[in-house]
Amino acid sequence: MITLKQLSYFDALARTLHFGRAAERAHVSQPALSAQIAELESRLGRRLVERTRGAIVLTESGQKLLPAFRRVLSEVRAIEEQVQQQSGLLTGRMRIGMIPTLAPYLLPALAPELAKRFPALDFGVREAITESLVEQLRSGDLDAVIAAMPIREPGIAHRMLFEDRFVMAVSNNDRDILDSPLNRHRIALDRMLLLEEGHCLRDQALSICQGHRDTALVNFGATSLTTLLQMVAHGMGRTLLPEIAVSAESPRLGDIRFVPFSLPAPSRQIAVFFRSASERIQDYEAFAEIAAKVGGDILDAGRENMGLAAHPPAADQMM
Amino acid sequence: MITLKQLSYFDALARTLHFGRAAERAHVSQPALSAQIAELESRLGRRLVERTRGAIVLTESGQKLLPAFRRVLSEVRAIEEQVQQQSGLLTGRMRIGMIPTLAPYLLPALAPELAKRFPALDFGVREAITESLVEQLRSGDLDAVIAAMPIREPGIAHRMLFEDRFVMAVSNNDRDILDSPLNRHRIALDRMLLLEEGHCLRDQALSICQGHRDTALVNFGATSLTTLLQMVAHGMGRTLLPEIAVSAESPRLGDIRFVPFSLPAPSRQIAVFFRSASERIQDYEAFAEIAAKVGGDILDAGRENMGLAAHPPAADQMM
DNA sequence: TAAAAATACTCCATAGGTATTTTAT
DNA sequence: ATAAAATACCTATGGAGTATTTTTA
Repeated sequence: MITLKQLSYFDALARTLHFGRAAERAHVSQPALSAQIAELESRLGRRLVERTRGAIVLTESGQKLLPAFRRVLSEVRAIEEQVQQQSGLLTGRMRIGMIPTLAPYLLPALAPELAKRFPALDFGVREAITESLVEQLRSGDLDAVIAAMPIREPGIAHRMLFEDRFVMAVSNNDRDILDSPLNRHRIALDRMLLLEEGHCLRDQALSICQGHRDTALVNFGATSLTTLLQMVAHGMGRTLLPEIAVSAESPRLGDIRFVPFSLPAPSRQIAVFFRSASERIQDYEAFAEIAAKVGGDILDAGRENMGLAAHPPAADQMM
Repeated sequence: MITLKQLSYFDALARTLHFGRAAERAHVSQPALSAQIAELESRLGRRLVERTRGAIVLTESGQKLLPAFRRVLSEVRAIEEQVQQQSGLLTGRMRIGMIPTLAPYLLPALAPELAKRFPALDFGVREAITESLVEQLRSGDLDAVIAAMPIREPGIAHRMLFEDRFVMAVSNNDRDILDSPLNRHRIALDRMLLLEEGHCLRDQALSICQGHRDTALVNFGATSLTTLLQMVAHGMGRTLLPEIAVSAESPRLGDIRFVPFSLPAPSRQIAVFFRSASERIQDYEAFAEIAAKVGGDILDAGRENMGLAAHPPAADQMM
């Protein structure tokens, strides 16, 4: 029997008309997608795509079958949604903490998704720096915290959500930065704009960059990434920006380029943290699943726009 | 993502309301089906069946989701059918030979299926004993032969189709035969009714049975299984009957019981044979796939009626 | 000659099997 | 007590990964 995986890979292929990009979209390697398409073709006994060097083209059969495939896929998705909505899980109150360099980018997509899939959940979000969040988590003022790994505290467990790579944000007038991907090593601290103290992102940036602290514009410690980028746009320096922020921030400003790193790029690992003694671990698992999906989708969408490299299926390197 | 396999297993479970019988229907073992159902429930985050000792019962969710599941499954089946119908494979003329102890039971289901799935195929069927079929296959008068394994001829290849077990057909007055499953060994040749010489089934029956040839009713060598069963019904003896014939023959006669063997039961291996040098091997593969499915379905349906043991996923013993 | 898909290969996760235990009536 | 489902355990296949080759505009 044909499989839903084959159908969804073919759907991706039909959208992109390109094996490599379809594989990206499906979060698998190109040979894996090729193999599944080949298997599907063999099961059906017909070619579905004409392989050409330039733009791939669907065969007549492929075009004819595509709507039926999509109908099946969307029905299955509808089933899964329907079920998760009526899910009795995740009821009651949940207080969520998030770091400021994440909240403005994740929350707009996460909140509606939570509301849709857990209508019985009464959730509130508080934004603060990691140190404060951890304290509130321990004291019980917060139930879950979304922040960057690692947080090493006894009694605090976590669930990994997604990897958020950094890109370099530079002014168009900044002649020192090349257009080709940056090497992750030997990034100069010179003219680097940083957030104010307490933000984990500031520390991450410092540990990635090399040079004397006083060459960085440390005194301009900004309070938000938006501010930081305004400064970059006005030629005051450069900054390291988490990829999840790119899509949301880029429309607001004109004179900035985002330069990616060659892989493996420096990144922060975003996770959800909770008290390991809690009785609601199940709930946090469900919550984490959705947060991971929402975050991944934002990153994917951002890369689609910016033409950056794809999200790796599973990478574990830290910074 | 949920899988079509999970949906089809659940469909089987909903039909039978019994894990063991659902597994039979799906041609897998009971633990395998249990695992897939459990996986489906876990993916959806809800129980779908209430496990009780007696008749299993679908949960509310299970009942609500079942129609959606079936809709997906039937759409997928429709896709596969649609594709196979327009398949360009299997055109032209194909002359098929079949042994007489198989043709009357397989052909009524096979012919319409072939016509449906390969409308461009012009096929004809000839019925004869194995020896004659092989000769015609070698000479080119036939393209494919469906018969019992083994046929050891240079230049003749085969594709296994299905295993056809034997059952013992006895008159209700026959006091020597128990109602419990027969042991496959030490079947007496006494009072055994046989086909006339040349039929491979006669030789298979003889090799299964033990005793002096002259104690068998060898002189009454019948020309068809139908005749043989009429003789059984009239108390003239017993006979070994291939399972594929049971469903078709049993309605015609009253006073007969079919007694199965304990597993592994004696059986004949039905295969399709063709010239290995042929350029149409691909066609024979496609043909074999359909013939195997049709044969398996007949056996399954027969067992459902008779309450016999299930078709094993893959067994290779001979006789 | 370069980009893109196919191939080669290795490895691990999954699904399936058999044998057995647990459970519920 | 007994039928039925779950569990344990093992094996094998398939699907995914990386590295490489082949193909074709």
